[in-house]
Amino acid sequence: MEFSDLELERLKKLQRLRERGIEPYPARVTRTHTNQQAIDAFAAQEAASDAPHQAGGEAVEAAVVGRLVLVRPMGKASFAHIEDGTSRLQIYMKKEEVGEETYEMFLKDIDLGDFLEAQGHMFRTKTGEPTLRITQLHIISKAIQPPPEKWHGLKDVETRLRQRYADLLSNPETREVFRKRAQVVNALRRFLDNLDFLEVETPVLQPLYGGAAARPFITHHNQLDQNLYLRISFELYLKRLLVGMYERVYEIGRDFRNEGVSYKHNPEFTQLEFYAAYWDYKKVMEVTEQMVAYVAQEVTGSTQIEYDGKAIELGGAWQRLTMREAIKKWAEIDYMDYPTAAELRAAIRARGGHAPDDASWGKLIDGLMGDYVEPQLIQPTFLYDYPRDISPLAKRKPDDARHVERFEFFIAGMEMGNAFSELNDPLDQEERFVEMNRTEDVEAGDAHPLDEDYLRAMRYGMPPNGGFGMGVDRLTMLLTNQQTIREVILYPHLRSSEK
RNA sequence: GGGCCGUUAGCUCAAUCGGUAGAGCAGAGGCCUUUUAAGCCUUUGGUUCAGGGUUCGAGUCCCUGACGGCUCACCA
Repeated sequence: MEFSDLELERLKKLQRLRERGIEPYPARVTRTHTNQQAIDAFAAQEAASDAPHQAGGEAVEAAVVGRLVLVRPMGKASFAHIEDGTSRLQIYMKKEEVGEETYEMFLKDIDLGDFLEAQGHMFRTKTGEPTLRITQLHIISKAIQPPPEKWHGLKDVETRLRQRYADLLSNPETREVFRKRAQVVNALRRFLDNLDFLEVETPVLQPLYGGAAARPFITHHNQLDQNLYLRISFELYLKRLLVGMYERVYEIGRDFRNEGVSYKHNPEFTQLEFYAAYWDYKKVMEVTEQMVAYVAQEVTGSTQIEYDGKAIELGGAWQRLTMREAIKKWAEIDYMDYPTAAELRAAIRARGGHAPDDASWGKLIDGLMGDYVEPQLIQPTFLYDYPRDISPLAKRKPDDARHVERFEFFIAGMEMGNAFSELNDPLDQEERFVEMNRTEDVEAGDAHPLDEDYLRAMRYGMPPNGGFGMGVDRLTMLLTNQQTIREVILYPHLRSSEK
């Protein structure tokens, strides 16, 4: 990489520092307080005594570190702000107090973006800002590349995503999003752990893929000379564990789907799945409501959030609609009046809707749901009782051959998760797999391999259970008010810019 | 993958009808001892994404490509 003029200027400064015997990248630093601790300690000291600490020698003494983010030199004295992982802190230095050499170094050889160590005593400026009046200043890391604009930050979306470090260092809002993301994951764990779930890890590299309808990424193990797939879901591995007598298991991890990228799709994304023996989908609905409300409360301090300008209440009982009711309401079609794909397709087209030639009955219904219903579901809503032919892992409704005990839930017009009373009848399951392989278009890559080991596991006996899957990225979008998934993924997928 | 839009200084953005490519911040030099995006004076910095074309003349119009944004499709 070549150096720009601005970088060459900084390299000259680096050279000057070294010529004066100053190491710009020392191995060790002195730090007695984080910036926030220095501010808090000073405030506590002020609160405890009546005497104002106007540069008094007895005020809090601190050695702090951080990146230089703003500078205001004023002749023989200067103000600056340094920022560490906790806060910004103003520092103040007088030439006569830090010494001529240090003061010259600060003015001539230190730049915005450099990391500094500063020592001194706290005081409050006449405008009231807690400030460290320093007597010592050291450079602890020289930045060669200048930081983005100090006021506007880094705006260019492509640069922000390709150089996430630059985004993070210049945009505190970005840092906040990913702090909250960590809190979301922590809160989910806490919630499930409190319900006696066991957290487990299952293979990312799978010899067969399944548990969802998506095309996989394919990779290869060299020594075994075996093709492997990056998992598209955890479902089949987690349910095997119920056969193994764990009653409640969950996993939070990465799924990989070789599909299109959009504001709510990234090729790799974080999924939560849990399975609980002896629960059914109604019980899972209740737990879902509680879990999402709990996470919202923990992360944002409220169950009421604002997303994309809309107020959304995540607490309490959510709206519940069957798929059939919802489609009747918004698409004005009762799909039970059209029991074949051909009839339903004609009805949709008569209404001016979109209905692909090769779509099955269930897929047409799913399409109606996506086109007419999903955008309407701003407040949290359970849609339940899905068509059987698009739900090969869900248990049939006892008195209804065309529907299964499945729900998806939607918030802010976005599908957030999917759950069912899991199918635990091994013979029914085998039929579904075979049927799916017969009806799905092999050419389109929709056909899924038949997982015989999973069927064998089921034959040992699987307890009735309720299962659940949710996109953690999407939940994070919701709780951080981000309108695209790439704003809640640190390194989202982008096309390579290599030439 | 389709459609539409975009890409100008390190960063944030201008540039009328096709007529000398600008500003702020950052940088450099100078002044300034309580500032708050400090201020004041001077000043450097451009293959206008790349490559073709039209034209006396292209940041601007046309074509191709790269990358990005939005959107549609895809995503049981």
